[in-house]
Amino acid sequence: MSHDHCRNCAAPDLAFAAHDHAPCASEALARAIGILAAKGQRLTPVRRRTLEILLEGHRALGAYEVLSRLATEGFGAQPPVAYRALDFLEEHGLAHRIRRLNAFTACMHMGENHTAAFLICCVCHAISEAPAPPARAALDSAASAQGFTIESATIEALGRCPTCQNAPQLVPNKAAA
Amino acid sequence: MSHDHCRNCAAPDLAFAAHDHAPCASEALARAIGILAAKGQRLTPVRRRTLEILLEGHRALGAYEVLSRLATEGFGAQPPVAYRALDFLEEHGLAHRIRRLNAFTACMHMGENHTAAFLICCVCHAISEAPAPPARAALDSAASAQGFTIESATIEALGRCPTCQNAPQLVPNKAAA
DNA sequence: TGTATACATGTTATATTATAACATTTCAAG
DNA sequence: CTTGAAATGTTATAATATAACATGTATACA
Ligand SMILES: [Zn+2]
Ligand SMILES: [Zn+2]
Ligand SMILES: [Zn+2]
Ligand SMILES: [Zn+2]
Repeated sequence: MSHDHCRNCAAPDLAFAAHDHAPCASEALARAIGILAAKGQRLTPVRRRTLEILLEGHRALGAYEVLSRLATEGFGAQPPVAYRALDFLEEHGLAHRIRRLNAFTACMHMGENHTAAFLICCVCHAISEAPAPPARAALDSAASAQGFTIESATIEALGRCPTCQNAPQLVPNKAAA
Repeated sequence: MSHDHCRNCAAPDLAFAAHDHAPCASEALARAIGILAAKGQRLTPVRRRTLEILLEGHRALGAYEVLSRLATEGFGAQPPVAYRALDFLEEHGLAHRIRRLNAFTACMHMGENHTAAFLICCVCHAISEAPAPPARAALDSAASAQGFTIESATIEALGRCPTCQNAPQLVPNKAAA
């Protein structure tokens, strides 16, 4: 199955472009279901709902933000409920942890087994998962020059997305669909 | 003044090679003094001692680890004492925050105004500050393809350093000089 | 179908990391 | 000196994350 059956995915990444995000989310959920089924892993109600919550927008959510959503929907209200679901999603490549934000975001390239590179807008807080292979290759090369073997890489950039280039300054947390 | 008057600095980075680390530390301290003087900033006793503590080895220390060292030496014993000193050092390019570890490490290229890339050994916890420009350039290129402007980048790799390539597995925290 | 087993969820409690707010001291200018 | 800015110290609390254990649920297979 091609990744491109969702027209929104034709562009390299349009997290920063206004678009109908529903297809992004529903396609990602379908892919997640397939990926987990193939691995014999279960997408239980908490896990599924957690993924849906992350898929609501091109942004990152803190574990406690996810937790409070889950809690109001009848799931457990204690931190491990959210952390376990988030850790599971990350472990299976369906979500990523954003270290700069102590937060989590849905993966936009599920099933592609990749190093992720994130562009995080410090004004509107939108997040884009950018093509990481070139940066990862450069990092691998720097590492092997020192005899170092990379097992996992964190690549995150903070800056301004196209629509916030001229924004005056930082703004409190706000969703970006 | 050349960065190479310390023979340890001739190699691109030898955090992972056994070496006499004293010159690394004393040269770095001297450079820090010069850099701050040039900016009219003060290297007060807490700040200086904090930097010296970070310079003791090629590794990262948590804020509370630094704090307990400071406290036993007669400085304040409350978190802001350590965080303020660490934030100051980072702000002036003398230290870096390692996001993967929630920890701090002395900068190995002070005064060079750089994006840093870190190689973090998950076995012995040694940290090397690798040449980041190629990876940073790749990231800049991915960003500009989306109209995104990078203000700061985090590049960190977890893996195995040369001497831990065949180590059986993870090991508790241990200093690496 | 039953039951054993692994997996998943829920809860309590606590650990770890980080900052807000304010009082006090120290420093450098004028 | 005086004075304002910077630095330090303290109390208190916020935000993030995990350990440990009790309970429930879904499979596998006898
Ligand atoms: Zn979208
Ligand atoms: Zn991804
Ligand atoms: Zn050294
Ligand atoms: Zn550096």
